[in-house]
Amino acid sequence: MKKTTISRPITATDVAKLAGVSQPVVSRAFMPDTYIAKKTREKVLKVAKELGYHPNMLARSLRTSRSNIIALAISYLENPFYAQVVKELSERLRETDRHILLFTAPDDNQADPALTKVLNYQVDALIMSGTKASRELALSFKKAGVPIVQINRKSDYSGISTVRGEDHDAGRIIGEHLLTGGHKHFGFVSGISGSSTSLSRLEGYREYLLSHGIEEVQVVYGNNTFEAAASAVRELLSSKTPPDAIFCASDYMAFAALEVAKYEFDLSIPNDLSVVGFNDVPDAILSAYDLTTFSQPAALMVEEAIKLVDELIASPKRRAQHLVVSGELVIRGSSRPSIS
Amino acid sequence: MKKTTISRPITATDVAKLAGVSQPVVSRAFMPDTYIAKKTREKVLKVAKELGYHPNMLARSLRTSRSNIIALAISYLENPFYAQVVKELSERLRETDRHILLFTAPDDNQADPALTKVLNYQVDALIMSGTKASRELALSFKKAGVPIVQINRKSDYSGISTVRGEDHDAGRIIGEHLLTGGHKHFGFVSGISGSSTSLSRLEGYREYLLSHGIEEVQVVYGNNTFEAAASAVRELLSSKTPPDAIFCASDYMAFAALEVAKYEFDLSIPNDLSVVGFNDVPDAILSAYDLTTFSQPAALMVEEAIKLVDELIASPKRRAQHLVVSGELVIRGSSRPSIS
DNA sequence: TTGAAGATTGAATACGTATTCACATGATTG
DNA sequence: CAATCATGTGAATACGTATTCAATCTTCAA
Repeated sequence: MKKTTISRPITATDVAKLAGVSQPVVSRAFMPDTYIAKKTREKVLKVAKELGYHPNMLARSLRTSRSNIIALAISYLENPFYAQVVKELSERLRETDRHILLFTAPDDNQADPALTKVLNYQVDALIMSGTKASRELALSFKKAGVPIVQINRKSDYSGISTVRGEDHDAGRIIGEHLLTGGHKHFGFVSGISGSSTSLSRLEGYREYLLSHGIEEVQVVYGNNTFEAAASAVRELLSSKTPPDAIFCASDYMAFAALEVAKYEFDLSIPNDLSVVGFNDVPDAILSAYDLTTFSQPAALMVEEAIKLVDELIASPKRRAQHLVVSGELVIRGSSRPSIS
Repeated sequence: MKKTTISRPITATDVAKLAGVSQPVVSRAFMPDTYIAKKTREKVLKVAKELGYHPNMLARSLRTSRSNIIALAISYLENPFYAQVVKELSERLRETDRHILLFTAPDDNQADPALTKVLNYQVDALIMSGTKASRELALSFKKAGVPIVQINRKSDYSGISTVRGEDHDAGRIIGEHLLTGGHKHFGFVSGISGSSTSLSRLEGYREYLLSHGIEEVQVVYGNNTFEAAASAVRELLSSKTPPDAIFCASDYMAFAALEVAKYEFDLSIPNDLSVVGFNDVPDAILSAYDLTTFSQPAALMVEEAIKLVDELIASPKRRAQHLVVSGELVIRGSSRPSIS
């Protein structure tokens, strides 16, 4: 039987000894742009490879106070949009050899209290998506000089940069699409109460409709979960004057709306009811849904967020920036076409 | 205009000075089960709170060679089953104040080459789901004494523990369900070629059918992506003798199958074609899919995986274990009921 | 041939913590 | 009351690296 011997990890000193140099030289062999003879570096790297040595990141981080770790706080992972954000972020960061320390948050307002401790990991930045920083968190990060970037959420505090879709405009555009489709009664399925994206979208939607004589928009809360959205839509459709047009703040909730409308209320889509979503997740194109939705490219938002993070890491004194990534309305079969 | 002063982080020595004790005492105040007077601990913690001090995890990890970080390598994040695995894992680990260092892998066989470097982060363990460890990875982790646990994948190498569903049995059960439903021609949509779960499921399926006189199962590869699965199903349904029963190795691919069958081939489900999936993801119950599927509880698998990880961290010499989490066939409307 | 500048290296040190060890204090026992 | 013991504390040190800084070695122009 083979014994599993757990060997002490190889250190730079081990490599140095075998290569006949000093430990600092080994260190330099692994750092770019540093004084070391080409010959020496090759020799060191060769020995390092033989021994299976890789620099201990913890020690390196302790010394440089830079960890190459980005904290990511995310919620609604069951929502494909956020799953995509995680995936894109991970892949993009890998290109620069950085990694994600993951924190899941229950919802928008409940950013994991454990996040306060994240600074102890010397993370280079914090990216949040689907959730927002608390005042306390914002302050402690500002104090530590570690940037926070929120994706798809507005910021309540100064010093936090954001990358968002054009929520307000999108709400307006969707209002226009639905109004010109000849609808009379309008509903809105919001995410969790207080979600900044939902609020902006509702604002644009409402303003447009109001300026065209529609005073009432029935608002319910789907909390970005399937179950809650389904029950919110049930409520909408059971009201005295049920809407014939529903705008849902996310595709995920729109799927729930379609499910309830079609199979519980026996409504014909889009004849009896138009449903519009938000995000244009991959599933939205499926024939089962065929969902009209406002596209919001996760990949692009992630890319911008990383650029922002890099700038802020490079010059921490720069003030917070707010980027808006534009999208477009993708009209499919779940909404009545405009009457032209 | 307020200046943003980036203050040097508070260290244990700062706290010690202000509390009138030595640095080690501060350290002890934050460690349980250690010699320190109750009175002293309280005083130190009070001062620490005032200063906003939290122990530097990197320094701690360097000293203790334990990081409280678990590496997670995952693929197919767009598949809700794996998204759920991530979420559950994150939440469970938080209970013991541990966090996830995230690595995304393209697919089963392409475990991120960057994973080799993960040992440099002194992670306490590596959990893999939807992807497998390469030989090299397995060896280096064994050498370092860091456990690897694979969720939903068989292991090719010794020393790697696994938590899996009862894939072989499930394949058999699904074969039985479809055969007693009166089907004649059988198809199978596999994940990526070489996926151990797909192979086991196919084996059980095939064995059962063979023992009941069915010799041919048409196998195609959906690679666990929606697009590839759709095109694989197109291939199946265009063959000379198209199957009237298709077993897909994941719900996600089964959704693609339904989409193609219903909207491209105009098939009536389940009259013309039965489709069975695997996992019982939340969406499977939706009326649009109403998918018959083998349930595989992600939460339970994650729980077992964490137990395994904890055992292996506690006694690293213990040999690899292999757990099987049982599931059950959930019969819904996408498959013909058995003829009794 | 001689400096002087530049290239390359190693010794020493700091990052912030946990832990060993020796010591001091008071409590407990005979 | 002396001897033991458990408890509590601080000085010193190690974890593995990156970075001064001074020292050595090359190179090349004058």
